Amino acid sequence: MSSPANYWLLKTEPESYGIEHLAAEPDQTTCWDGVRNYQARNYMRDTMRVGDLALLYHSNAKPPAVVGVVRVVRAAYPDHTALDAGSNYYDPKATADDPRWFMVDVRLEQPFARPIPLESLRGVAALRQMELLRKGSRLSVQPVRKREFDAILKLAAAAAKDIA
DNA sequence: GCCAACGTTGGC
DNA sequence: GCCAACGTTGGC
Repeated sequence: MSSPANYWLLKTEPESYGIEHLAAEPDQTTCWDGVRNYQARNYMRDTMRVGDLALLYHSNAKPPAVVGVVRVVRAAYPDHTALDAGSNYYDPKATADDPRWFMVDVRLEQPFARPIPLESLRGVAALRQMELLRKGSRLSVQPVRKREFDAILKLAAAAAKDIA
């Protein structure tokens, strides 16, 4: 059996690209382009593996919330938007030989029936150390502990039950 | 819109 | 290598 998967959290602004966009993609799969922070890039490039699961988080949303789970379906490869002068993510220092920025492909695994607002994550014992809840946390690609991932799935399942 | 926190840049 | 200035993130 292969070693256990890693868990992550991916941030996105729903106005530019949210879970609704991902759900509408062919095979509900997209390349996670536009990451322009070195620490986030390193996580994607060096540690993220095919099969890993990630919480999908909507920042700058009302309310900010975890909205679902995605699965990594392709390991890191060069982010071509860095080479595209017409792209918002263009980086003049990136070249084909030295791509500088990387992306992975993710597929929608599980949209939550009800988003789990940031507010309702605070105070959950299992999430006390969670990076997302740290003051000033800005990383758009964050590692998540298994117990944190599980705790949030549990909250999502409970919220879904409330609707049913 | 405010502003705290953070990352990057560039002069020295 | 230091650090001030600046730009960005993102909750509120």
